[in-house]
Amino acid sequence: MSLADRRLPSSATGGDFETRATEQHHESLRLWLRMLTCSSLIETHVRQRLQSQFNTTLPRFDLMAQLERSPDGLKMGELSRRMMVTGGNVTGITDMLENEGLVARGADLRDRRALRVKLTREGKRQFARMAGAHERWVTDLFGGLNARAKSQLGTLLGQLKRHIAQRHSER
Amino acid sequence: MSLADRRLPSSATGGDFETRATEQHHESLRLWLRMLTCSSLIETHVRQRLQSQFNTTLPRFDLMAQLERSPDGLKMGELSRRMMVTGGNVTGITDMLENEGLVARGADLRDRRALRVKLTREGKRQFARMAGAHERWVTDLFGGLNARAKSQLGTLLGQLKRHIAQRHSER
DNA sequence: TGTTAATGCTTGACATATAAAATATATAGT
DNA sequence: ACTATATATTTTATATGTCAAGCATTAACA
Repeated sequence: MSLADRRLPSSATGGDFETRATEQHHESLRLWLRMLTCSSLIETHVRQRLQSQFNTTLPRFDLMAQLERSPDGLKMGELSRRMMVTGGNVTGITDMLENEGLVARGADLRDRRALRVKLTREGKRQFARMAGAHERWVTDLFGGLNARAKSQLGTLLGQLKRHIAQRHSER
Repeated sequence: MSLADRRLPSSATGGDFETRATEQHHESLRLWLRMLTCSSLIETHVRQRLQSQFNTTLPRFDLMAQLERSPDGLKMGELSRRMMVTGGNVTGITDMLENEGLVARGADLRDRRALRVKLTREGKRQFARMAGAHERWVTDLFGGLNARAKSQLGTLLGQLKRHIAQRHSER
């Protein structure tokens, strides 16, 4: 969360990154703030429910979600890349999940520097329970868009993502 | 940052009826992940530049941006609401900016419980330098979308935002 | 082979986040 | 006025996040 340029005039309602802007000049900025608001709202919503209903957090859920798709486990670095966070962070989250018995670190046979992290049986059980609820929450939050709108939004975000990824990697 | 459910079958590209039903079912999830990726990329990009070029951070920039628009200052609670973070967090960021002489806490004349935080002269100077650069970064990142695409995206995100805000506030 | 560089992970210092408890002040209802 | 409750902020404990430094291992290559 967190962000951005508030040089745009604000609506007095508060709780919003965005505002009615007047100048054409600021269009990209306005778009960005609007997207950030949406992301933040969804993230907060999901995090609160993970906490209240499953007593867990978004990063833990995220890490487990990555592992769930990889029966052979993932290396720490892979987790880091997929979760888009730094390695040191993954170490900490993995430590906790390991203490709780939800994941396990194992040796990588090919590379003795590396570790493979896997979901334990208990971890799989717990994740399965959470995943269904999570999907319902998200589906509900996107319920304000009809099929066509969702499709359009997907296309536009895809376009944006490609451009940003390229732009970002350039430096 | 952080993320979510990657249970989407890679085989979802298939085209029969049931697969399409599943796709439909997962569409919101996919949309969410794509949006989150975009937000994360932009956020990372901006944060790195704030760090390397201005030796500051996104939350500090964000707080200053809020104040810049409010010459009379803002109460801590207002900052908290606008930045969409908890009060304790605002206390910490304000402490640092205050130590650096960029903002100042003052009494609120009407309510002795409250404080009004303002940008100092030096804070204003520093923010002005950053704001221009920030806008160029964002404009550049959104450069992959033409005017029509940007307008569409803005509309769709606006629709989404309204629905989510309502949904979210319901509980 | 032996040196050098690259890679994978952990650690440590610190900034940013939440939630919940503590403190101080305001406001409403009686 | 008196009490109860609500509001504004800080404090505390804990979880996430970054970056940079360090150790171990692997890969490249003279």
